[in-house]
Amino acid sequence: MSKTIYDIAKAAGVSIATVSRVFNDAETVRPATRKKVLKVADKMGYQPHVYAQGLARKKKNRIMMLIPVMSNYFFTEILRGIQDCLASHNFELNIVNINHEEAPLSQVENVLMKKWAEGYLLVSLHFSEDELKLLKRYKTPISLVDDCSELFDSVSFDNMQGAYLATNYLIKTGYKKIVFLSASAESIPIKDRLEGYKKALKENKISFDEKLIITGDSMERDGFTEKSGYEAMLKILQLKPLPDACFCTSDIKAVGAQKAMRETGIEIPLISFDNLTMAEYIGLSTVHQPMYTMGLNATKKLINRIHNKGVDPSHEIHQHELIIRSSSEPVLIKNVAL
Amino acid sequence: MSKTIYDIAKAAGVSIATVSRVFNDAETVRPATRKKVLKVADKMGYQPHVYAQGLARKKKNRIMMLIPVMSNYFFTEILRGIQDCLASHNFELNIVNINHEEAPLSQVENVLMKKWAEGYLLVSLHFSEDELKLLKRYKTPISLVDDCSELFDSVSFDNMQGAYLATNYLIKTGYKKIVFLSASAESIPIKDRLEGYKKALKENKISFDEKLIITGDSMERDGFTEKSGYEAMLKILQLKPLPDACFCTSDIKAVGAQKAMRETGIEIPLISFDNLTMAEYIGLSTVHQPMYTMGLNATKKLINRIHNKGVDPSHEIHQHELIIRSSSEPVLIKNVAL
DNA sequence: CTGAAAGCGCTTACAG
DNA sequence: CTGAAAGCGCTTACAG
Repeated sequence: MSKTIYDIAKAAGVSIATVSRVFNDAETVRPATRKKVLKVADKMGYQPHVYAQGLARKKKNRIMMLIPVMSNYFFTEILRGIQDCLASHNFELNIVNINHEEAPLSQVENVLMKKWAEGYLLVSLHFSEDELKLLKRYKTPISLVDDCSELFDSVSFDNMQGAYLATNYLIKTGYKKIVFLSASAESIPIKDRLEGYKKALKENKISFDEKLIITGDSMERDGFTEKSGYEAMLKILQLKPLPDACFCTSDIKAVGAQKAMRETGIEIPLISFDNLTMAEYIGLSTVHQPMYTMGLNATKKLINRIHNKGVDPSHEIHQHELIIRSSSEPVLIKNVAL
Repeated sequence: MSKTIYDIAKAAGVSIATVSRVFNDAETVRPATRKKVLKVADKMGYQPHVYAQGLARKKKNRIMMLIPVMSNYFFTEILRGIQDCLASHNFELNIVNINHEEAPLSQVENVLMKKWAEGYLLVSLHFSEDELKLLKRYKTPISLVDDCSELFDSVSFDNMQGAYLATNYLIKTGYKKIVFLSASAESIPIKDRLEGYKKALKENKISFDEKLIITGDSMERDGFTEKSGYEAMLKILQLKPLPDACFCTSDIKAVGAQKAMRETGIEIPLISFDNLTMAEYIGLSTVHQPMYTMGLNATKKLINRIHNKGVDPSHEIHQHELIIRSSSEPVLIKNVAL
């Protein structure tokens, strides 16, 4: 059916080695020979078989991105960063989806085992050190994006710091009773953000109140959904006395939370987390995460490691930036504005 | 380094053919032999090399999804559908990103040429019939998602009908001067939706007015961005006389448009297109697109074709469903509600 | 600058 | 039920 290197070699009157050299433009092939081969190959519509290539040389010029659906909302930005980095190197990208609900670790192991790629980008996959140690056994280059460990190159956020910033801002604005609109308590980012929230309270001598940690009932995607935010805010607005303000653990949850406020007609100032593109348009005060840069830098690290396996893992932790828009304004002002 | 079938064969005291059979559990291997091989393989951490497998058998049990970044907002839903379908079949999925800005056709051709997969899902890639004919030459199973052609299996929406529904609803509600908040005029979905808009006008004996087609200046992602929607609505609200209502060509654009309305304090009823999850939470009246079902059904068709290449292409065109929420309510009522 | 040949790690008729 | 061997389509020392 489809042409092989033998067909081209025969048609061009050279050996298969020469055809191979033309396509890998590695060693020097005489310009005339090269031209002839290229012409024939083009006419016959020849394209090297990637599987055969991968088997014969022992590299595949391919990196793989493993990502849980959960982090979909970051996806584009991270992907843009990765692709911009890859564009200048000779690598192709494959994306594999990790189902967050069923044993993500073994799914990752399954991918690594198959040796599809020369390097792997693990995005928003939060494994314990013990689990990561298991992955280390595959002795393959891995870069962590949105997660951090001593064991691998990583580019992450300081979730704790981000939550601290937001909470502290609310306190400094004058609010005392600040509710923490949470997601799954098992989620690593949630744990870190809760830390930051507590730290801000402590620094400002406000005692921590367990009852101000509120979660929605929906736990799909670890609770990082509009629905879960909506449910949680409904609960919050029934609290007596009403909290002064809300730190909401994601923009997407804030979208749900805002619906709850609109429906009940009760509003409290809110700061959320992520700064999705849309946040600007719905006036969300939020903690910015530089997804694009993270994707870019993690890929750089990965490619470095592919070319130079020996070096120690390096880490990059981005500090968050607080972006204040209308959602955190005092309710009084909001009402006047309307 | 890593174990091959030879290592396992030697350690288990069998031939490589037997090991291969155990892993493909095709022909009957004696249970005792199988058990022995499996035990050894497990202990040695053996995993077949996918490239070698792909080369040796002539199939790869792999399908590939080609998608432009542009359609990011549909991504999760479509992907869910695809994965739910794939789960029951023995196929793996790869995702390849098509850069919408630079010669998408040749990017697709590059992928097809490499014969990475047994079938390809082309999502939201709108090629002309002539271009598709070029793809036909690769003689490989292809399913079109969110696009339609006689040449390939396809699952698409009736964009025309959707726009008609929305526009007609606005007219029946009593609005006459309805603005069409557009995106890139080159975009196929935009062309179809404009058709539907015109059809509704015509049926209701309202003359079409070129000046009511408004586009933002940002043309990134063909203008399907919050920013572009914001810019367009700003222009719309300066129109004299002010239009009665707006048909907005996407939810994400509507997010931007709503910001413009909030900022200027001028509001007009609006219906958009897509029904992203978030639409429910920001009260968007919109035309629902069943992304999940489309992903699922397109994948089914693709797998059918892989197993049975001869059959004629089949097509599925989903009708849209209009979902009415608050954004299309008369402004008077909205103001009262506040 | 170019060719012959071995090898990459598997699968699969063909025998037995 | 199992093995020997050819073949999948390429790359890459090794010669020349």
